[in-house]
Formats: sequence, C-alpha cells, structure tokens
Amino acid sequence: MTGTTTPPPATDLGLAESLVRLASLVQRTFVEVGRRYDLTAQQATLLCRLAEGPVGMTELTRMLHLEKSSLTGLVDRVERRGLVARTPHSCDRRAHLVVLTPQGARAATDYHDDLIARLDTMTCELPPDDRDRLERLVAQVLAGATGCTSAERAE
Amino acid sequence: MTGTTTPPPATDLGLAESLVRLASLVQRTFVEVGRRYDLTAQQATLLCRLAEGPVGMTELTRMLHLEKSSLTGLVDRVERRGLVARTPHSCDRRAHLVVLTPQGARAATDYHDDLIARLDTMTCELPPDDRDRLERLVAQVLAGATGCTSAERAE
DNA sequence: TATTGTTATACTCTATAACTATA
DNA sequence: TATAGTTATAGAGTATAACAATA
Repeated sequence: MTGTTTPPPATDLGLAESLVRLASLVQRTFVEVGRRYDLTAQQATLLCRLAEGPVGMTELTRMLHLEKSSLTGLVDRVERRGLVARTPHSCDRRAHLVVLTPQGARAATDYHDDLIARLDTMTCELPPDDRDRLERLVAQVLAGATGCTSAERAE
Repeated sequence: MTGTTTPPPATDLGLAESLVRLASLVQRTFVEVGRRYDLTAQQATLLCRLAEGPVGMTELTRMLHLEKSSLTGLVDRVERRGLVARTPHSCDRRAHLVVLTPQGARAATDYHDDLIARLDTMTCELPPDDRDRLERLVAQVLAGATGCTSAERAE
C-alpha cells in the first residue's frame, strides 16, 4: 500500500550513517536510564547478562567482550555495592560463578524494564507494520553479523 | 513480493531488544575501527564532527553531550597528538574554535570511510529494497527521537 | 603446561566544583 | 552578572603484563 515501489529515503544520510546515529541514540539511552538506578551502562549490561542465571568469569569476558582484568574490576565494583556475589564453582576450584544478589536482581529487572520502555517509546509512532518490518530487518542484520562475520569465524 | 502481509519476525526478541543488540554491535565496530587508527571512539567522534569545519567548545559540548570539563580533556588529548588545534575566536576573546590539523583531517576521513565500509558490509546481504526500507525506518525513528522528544523540547 | 582469575600499572573518559578571563 | 573555558579532583572503564593457584 506504499504508493511507490521503493522511493529513496527523504533525508538521505545513507544506511550506515543512519545506523551510527541510531546507535549513538540508543547508547545515550543506556546511560540516561542507568543514571536513574545509579548504574553505569557497563554495570547494567553485566547485571542484565546475569539475569538468566549465574555465569563464570571467563564466559562473561566473552559475552561482554572484555579482558579478564577489566572484568575483575567491573565485578569488584558491583560486588562492593552488593549487587552480585562471587560463588565458588562446584568442580573447578580456580573458577567462580558470578550471581545476582536479590538486590541485584531487582536492579537488573528495573533497569531492563525501564530501558525497554524508553526504546519502545522511541518507536511507538511507527505503525505496527513498520515496527515489525524494522524488527525483522534489524534481526537480519544481526543474524548476518553475529553468525557469519569473518571475525567471528576466525575466533 | 513478500508473500505474507506482515508475518511476525522469526526470532522474536522484540524490537527494543533488537535495537539494544544492534547498538552494541555498532558500538563495538566504532571501537574496533578506532583501534586501527589508534583512536578511541570518543576521539574519532570528535574528529568526525570537526570534518565539516571548525566548531567552538561550547557548541561541541552540545554536539557530543559532554560537560565542558570533559571536553577540555578530550580536546587536550587529541591536540597533544597533533590532530586538532585550538584557534582564537575572531570576536570573542574568551572563546576558541577547534579545528582539524591536516593530519587530523586525514585521520577523520580514514576512520569515517573505514567505519562506513564496515557497516555497509554488515548490511550488504540485504537486498537493495530492504536496505532502503531499513534506512527509511531508522530515519523515522531518529526524526521522532531527535525532533519531538519531551527531553529535547524541555531543553 | 594450560587455564582461571587477580594484582599492578597506566591511560582514557566523565562529572562536579571551584576558578580565571572576558562579555 | 553571565558566559567561555580551564584546573583540580575523584571515580569508572579498559588494556597489558606479571603473577598465583589449580587443572
């Protein structure tokens, strides 16, 4: 029903440039929402990753794309605030699992819900069909980048 | 030509969650490309903002969403590396314009071109129609967020 | 020897508060 | 007084290198 077949975008930044701006906008939203809960974007990301269950340090470095020493510091800071705890691994005595405390779980949920609500607000003026289309297109980009990148294959 | 009218996305994360992942992916790309040129994401962003022409410090704080003292430091570091220079403002003796040096202009161009190329690669598996659609949808989200946000109106 | 994680160190990034110089 | 910008300070985030403990 969109009259023309595929008209070029009105304000033509190019797709890549548009993605840069979108990413910056979303990134700023991470930070703004984080401030409400006194969480940095990195801390919030960590908590959200732990919401599904305990994760080992090494696995976390892969999930967050951090060096292990960087993760040590990040976990230290949220542990000091009582949001996570290090628990011994059952079989490997070198390893630790990082788990959310009840307080950390609450923070993770609150942050996540708030973030999603804000992002939904950002797209709420799009008609439902367009939102679905956008989601599907983004998913395709993510599938390509996450699944088939040469960097990912090399790893 | 897309058979169904509006089928729900296959892997249904929801739109907001998809945007979170996309933003993280793009952000990581900023950092990776930056490393090639020995630039942090923030330094690269600054250089790219200056590519259109000299900008005053106060205006830069608005463009980069930084406090003025944070900007002082950021400009200091790239100035120390010879990528930008502070030049006096013609009429206001308190003010400075930040300008790219020739070396900084080269870095800005190289970084920008590399970044755009990488992001284009990320979307190059999409059919041209889908790329246009995606660009238009992202542009709509940006227009809404940049133009009509309550936060923006409040400012 | 390899892996898991921490410590030491150095830098960048950021904000708040206090300050200087100019308008 | 208000604005443009810097300085001082403190804390978060990150990486590299060296290390300890366990596998």
